[in-house]
Amino acid sequence: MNTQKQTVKTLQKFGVKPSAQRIAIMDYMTKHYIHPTADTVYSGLVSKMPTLSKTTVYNTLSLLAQKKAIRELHIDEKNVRYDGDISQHAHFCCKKCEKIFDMPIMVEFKALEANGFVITESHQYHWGYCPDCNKALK
Amino acid sequence: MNTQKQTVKTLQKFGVKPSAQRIAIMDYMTKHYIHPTADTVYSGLVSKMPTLSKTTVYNTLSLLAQKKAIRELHIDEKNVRYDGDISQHAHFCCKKCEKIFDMPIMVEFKALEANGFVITESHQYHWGYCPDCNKALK
DNA sequence: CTTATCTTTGTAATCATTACAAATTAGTAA
DNA sequence: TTACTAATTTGTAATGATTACAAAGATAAG
Repeated sequence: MNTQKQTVKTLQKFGVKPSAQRIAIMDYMTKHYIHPTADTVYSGLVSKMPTLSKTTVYNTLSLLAQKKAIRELHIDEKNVRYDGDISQHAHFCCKKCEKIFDMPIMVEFKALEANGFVITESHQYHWGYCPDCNKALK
Repeated sequence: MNTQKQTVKTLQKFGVKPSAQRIAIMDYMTKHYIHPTADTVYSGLVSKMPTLSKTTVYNTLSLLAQKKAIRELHIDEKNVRYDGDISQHAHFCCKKCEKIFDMPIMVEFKALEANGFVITESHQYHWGYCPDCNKALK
């Protein structure tokens, strides 16, 4: 459904000049809502694109996040993770299995511009135990 | 006002056995609400406690966070930061000057225990431009 | 005092991420 | 096409925060 052409359009919409690598990476991100690390993205693409460099993956994910085509998550203390789903939602990280789950936003964000702060991005992170791990703990 | 004895009591309240190093570090955290990194804490203490090891600072901050005597912040992508103020509040990181500010939480978090998730900790992070940097940008 | 346990220390690794310069690709104009 | 310029990609080598680990030191109980 997400043809290459649509991905090109998406990139352009966010002000990112398309290239084979950028298309592949953006495409991966919109098809894998798994909050992958740069390394995971690289592993998922390198077989189809053998010349792909890890540096390019790092740079491109960073660029896409800066252009707000994807989101950069800091819920995992070990690695930066990226989310191709840019709709408003919170994240949950299980302290046992370390899986990351999407969560509804419970708190509405309101810019505090009155105080002179300009908020361009807000994240809500939760930690705890996911249903499976919680069950296993009992 | 925060005597050594009070710090000992605080540590005990959170289930942390007091020691000279732990008291010094906890004391520092309750007196410096500056969201310091482990390195900053080390630098702030080593002159008064010359044998202090950086490893101890890392381990102790981690322990204190695990026991919920302090909070571990992941709003700064480069370093883990710690907050001695454990009252409910959000954080803001200026993308220009990289200073970290406290922010009010706008709504209470509610655990999603109904779905089987057990939330033990929630953080709300904002990024953008602080009043000073915002003014300077214009 | 002795033994067992807990804590601290210092050094050496780890490893995700970044810096950098060379190589490649794309874009443009003649 | 060709030549020139700019943007992108690549691979390797650093960076630097954090952790692993084992030895040394402190503490508590008997």
